[in-house]
Amino acid sequence: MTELGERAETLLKALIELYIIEGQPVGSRTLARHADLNLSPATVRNVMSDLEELGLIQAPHTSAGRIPTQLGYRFFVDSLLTIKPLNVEAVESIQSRLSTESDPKMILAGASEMLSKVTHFAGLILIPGQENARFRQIEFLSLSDVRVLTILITDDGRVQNRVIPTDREYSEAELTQAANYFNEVYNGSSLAQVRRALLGEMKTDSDKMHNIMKTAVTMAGKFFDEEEREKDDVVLSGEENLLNIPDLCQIDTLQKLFDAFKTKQDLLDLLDRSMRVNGISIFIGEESGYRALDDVSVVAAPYETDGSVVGTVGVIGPTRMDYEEVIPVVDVTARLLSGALSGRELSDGSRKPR
Amino acid sequence: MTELGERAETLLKALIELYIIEGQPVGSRTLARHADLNLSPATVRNVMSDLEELGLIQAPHTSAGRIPTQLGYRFFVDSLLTIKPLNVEAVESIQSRLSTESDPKMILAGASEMLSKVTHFAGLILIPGQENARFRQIEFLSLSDVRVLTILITDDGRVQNRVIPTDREYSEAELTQAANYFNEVYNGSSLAQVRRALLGEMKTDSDKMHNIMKTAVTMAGKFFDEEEREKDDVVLSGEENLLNIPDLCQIDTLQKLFDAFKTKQDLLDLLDRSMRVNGISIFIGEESGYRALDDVSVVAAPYETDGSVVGTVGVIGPTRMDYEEVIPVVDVTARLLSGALSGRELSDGSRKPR
DNA sequence: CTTGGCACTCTATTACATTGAGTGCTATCC
DNA sequence: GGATAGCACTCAATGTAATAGAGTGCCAAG
Repeated sequence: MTELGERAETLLKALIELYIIEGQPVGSRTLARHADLNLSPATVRNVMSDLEELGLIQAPHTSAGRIPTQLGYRFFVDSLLTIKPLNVEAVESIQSRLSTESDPKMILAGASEMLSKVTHFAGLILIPGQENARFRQIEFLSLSDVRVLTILITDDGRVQNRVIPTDREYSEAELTQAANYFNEVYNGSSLAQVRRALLGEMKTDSDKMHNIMKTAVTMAGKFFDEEEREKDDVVLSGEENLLNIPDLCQIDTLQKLFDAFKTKQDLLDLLDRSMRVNGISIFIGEESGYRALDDVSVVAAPYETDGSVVGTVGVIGPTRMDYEEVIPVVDVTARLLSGALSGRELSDGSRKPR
Repeated sequence: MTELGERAETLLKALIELYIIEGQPVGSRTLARHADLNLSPATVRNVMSDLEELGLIQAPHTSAGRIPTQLGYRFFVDSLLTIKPLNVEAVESIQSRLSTESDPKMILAGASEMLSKVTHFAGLILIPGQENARFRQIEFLSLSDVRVLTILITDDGRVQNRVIPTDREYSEAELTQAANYFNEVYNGSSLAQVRRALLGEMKTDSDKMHNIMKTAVTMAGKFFDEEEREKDDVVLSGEENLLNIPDLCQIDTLQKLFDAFKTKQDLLDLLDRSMRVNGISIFIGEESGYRALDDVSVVAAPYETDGSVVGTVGVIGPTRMDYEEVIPVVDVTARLLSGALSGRELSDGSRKPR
């Protein structure tokens, strides 16, 4: 990118900050008065003209002020941000919320909720996939003739259950034995390992297997059948906050957005991408590549348990959001969450956005 | 209420049906042409004037047609409805959706989803409370030093789990014994019975109790602690459909509504009320008494398992909804749901992925 | 390079006239 | 006496024109 020059950068920064606050196109006079450069509106106009040529700002119509383009926001978050000092109260309320919960699922949901509460946008979180969790216990319970309730418990305290239709009736004893067998063999393995092992078992000629083994493999095989990240791995909160954002007042924009909130697939993809990136991800408007998210921005930060990244928390709000405030909030929430999950304290280095 | 006279009723009915279709105030000329009474607009005007005096219709302003009032809708659904024949396709798709699911929770969610899909409004369901379910099994698993994962399984195939913070560390053996004790004592009792028994136990002087018993009671006591109908007992679907209803285009109306969708408390109360009533409940606009629902109507029908009412399914949509179509859809869905939950037919064993 | 001046553009607002749908009232008809 | 045609009236919606104001682009002077 062409070098901008310090003055132009200062003005661009001031313009974006003003626009974020007011939501109105910023004119040369306002900008001149607000930036501390002691320039006349005419000079400012010249600079603005340059900035427009570079595609960083644009005018809605001839005789209006300028508003940032997507590119302008991008340049802003990449190079111009001055991260605001954190609101201590907000941090404390997040911290206290995360530390009072004991159920891990609740902690995760709490992080998303607190983000929505603090930013007044929507909070979202990609919860840790099961693959890395360790197998702890499985249980098969006969419900009626041909349905078996399967319960899987992992050592992170999550419980997953599913009703599995079977081709024949199984006795209680059979199921108990099968579960015992399974629990013994796979105790302590990661779910990924269990799945791999199961796939192997199922290819083996089943005649050679012990009956109990066969039952166990059949049941669990159906349970582990399809497993990938799914819908439930993304938890949203505070979606209703987005309804009174003036920038998102168009019904069809909201409709698209809420449709995406229902499916969650796009969100899942996006958060998954951001998990693989080091540090905070920011997707501005159409950058994310999903139609439904064209008119919003997403700020997301990965969080860890025991030193490895397992998921992402973030905020989804209007493109005209206060990045200087939202980014540190998301950042610190991710850290607090990591702390709450690992049971450790918050370290206090600061992280740079990508 | 004053007797209306057949002609007035016919006209009111025609007016409401027209208004439901068009969404525009209905004038005397239109109404005269549409109703098969062969009356002149002037005559119709006289009748409309009467109807207005009775509070059944109103004019948005002097020179506009008339629209039904809340009272008008009420009279309409009480006395004037001609239920439309059911859309066979819709019924079949509902039926097939309900019968392919095997997990009871999925069946319930499916009913709500199908209602939203068929009516293009939001579907909602009050799922059966736990109180009547029978206790099947409880399990205590130690997570870390002072947290115990408690899993409760009822014989309707539902699994509930909660992480319980404890005051001291419990060994695996202790917890297993406690669970065994509990399972033996309460096997087959209803959850209501279990709760009552627990309350009694906790009042007993704990010194006299066996250690194992004490552990069991402590754990389970915390689990059963707060239990009433909660948030999760109401399942919503298709909320996003309400975003493109022209009648609900006001942002603050939607905001109120989605706030209520988040809390769910009002919905829960409403559905609970409708459960205690025989037959279909219809709440038109402000009738429900909840501010958030002032601008919408709710149509709900109770459903049963094994002959007794356990919950309610319904639809929430604009007050100007096609009651003649929605009512039978809700009705038949409730019936199909009752059927799917009780008279469990043999499913064809095909398992729907994901 | 900066700045003041100036003509120009475009939106938003206001005022005013016009149109058309629909009403209420009354006199008339069967 | 109920139904109807006729008519004056009301009111939202639409269109037109004028005006004010914010802001721009450009040029010439500092």
